[in-house]
Amino acid sequence: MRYAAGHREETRRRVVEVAARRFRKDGIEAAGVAGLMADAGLTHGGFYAHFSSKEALVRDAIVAALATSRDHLAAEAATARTEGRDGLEAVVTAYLRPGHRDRPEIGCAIASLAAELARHPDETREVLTDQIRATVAVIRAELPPAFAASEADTAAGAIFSTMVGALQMARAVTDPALSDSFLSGAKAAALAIGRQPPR
Amino acid sequence: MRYAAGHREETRRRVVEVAARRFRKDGIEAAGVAGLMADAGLTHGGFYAHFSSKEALVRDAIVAALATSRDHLAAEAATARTEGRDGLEAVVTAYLRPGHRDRPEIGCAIASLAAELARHPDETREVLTDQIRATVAVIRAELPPAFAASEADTAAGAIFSTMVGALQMARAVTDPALSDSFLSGAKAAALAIGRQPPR
DNA sequence: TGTACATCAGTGAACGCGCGTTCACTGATGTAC
DNA sequence: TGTACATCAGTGAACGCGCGTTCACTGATGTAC
Repeated sequence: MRYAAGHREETRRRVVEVAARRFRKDGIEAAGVAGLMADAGLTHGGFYAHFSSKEALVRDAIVAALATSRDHLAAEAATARTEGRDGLEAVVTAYLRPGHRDRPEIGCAIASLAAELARHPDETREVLTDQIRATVAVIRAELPPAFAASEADTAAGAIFSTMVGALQMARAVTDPALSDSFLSGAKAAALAIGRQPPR
Repeated sequence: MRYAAGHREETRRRVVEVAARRFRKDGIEAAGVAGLMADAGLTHGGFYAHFSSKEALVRDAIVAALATSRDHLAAEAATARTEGRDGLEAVVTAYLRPGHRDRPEIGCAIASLAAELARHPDETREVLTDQIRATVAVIRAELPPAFAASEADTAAGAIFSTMVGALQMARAVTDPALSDSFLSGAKAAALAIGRQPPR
């Protein structure tokens, strides 16, 4: 069958989309190529016409997943600012909301996959490094001007660390009250870090 | 061959020890039963004489790994206190030191495995929940008395979240300077959180 | 206008391999007679 | 003291299964003549 122009690109895009969800939901190792292709409505044989390896798909999926959730975060901040609310508080609240904890498949890929990706090849970790920098930059943009440039990077990194760690803890734990307390505790801590530079 | 009394228990202990290392180093899914047994100097067939399933070993390995690293943290704090130094600072410094980042196989299993364990059965997550509570309690014990009881739990949880997130980020990233800045940024932030309760 | 052929996204069988788990067996030692 | 047997930690072949990857093939459409 011959296909409409852009069909191939659309298929590839769909596979990346499926992978970005499944990797976050089940982990990269647990999401097999055949299953991903089936989810995209295809058979597994065609995979290598689109990607040179599963690892190449992993890199594309990281970029796709993180671009989306970072844009979401930036949009939350922008909306808050136009409404006269604090941009940082909007980011932190959005990241640490129970809905994010409960839906990893559409959430932050760094929280779901950082530990697993730390064991992947350098080429993949470099892609992840860029994404982490870009995500930290979104937080940094919401810090008050009292922060000097270098302080702002470090503080934004610490805020992001706090949010990532808390989200994982909130997901790992079986006690709902404990889970909630990780989210609310991290929210207060993240805002305190962002309020002003250390004396 | 007949074996000395306690031989069986010693073998089991060795397998748990090997698993605690390999799970932290390679991830649980990537560490197979046959490989673990080979590392322990055995063949894979005997595994089920010691454990009812790989998942049962996972639970034992979580407990073993976290008991060790928690004791290490508590000992650092105790030493610091007897020397007139701040216990919290000792804990945070020990956790966020580059040596911990660089040797996940003997480090905190929560940082290495929390995201993966969040996808495991409830029985395993309950074991992990207990371990997380116990680890947070070590941090909480080093907070100043200005913290009320409930505040102390939440603050200790936030400090732990910050450290876990930062350690993972420091491990994931390929740029050494960025990696170091996650560690030092989280250290400053964790100490700030622990300095006094929010107003 | 009609036929032959090129294109190419997608198909599905097959590759070697490692997974978790089961099970009949081994063989050195301790115990019973 | 010597022989027969029970014990049991550990062995290794085998189970069905899914993994990532390769490859000869399909078949609907567009193009060339």
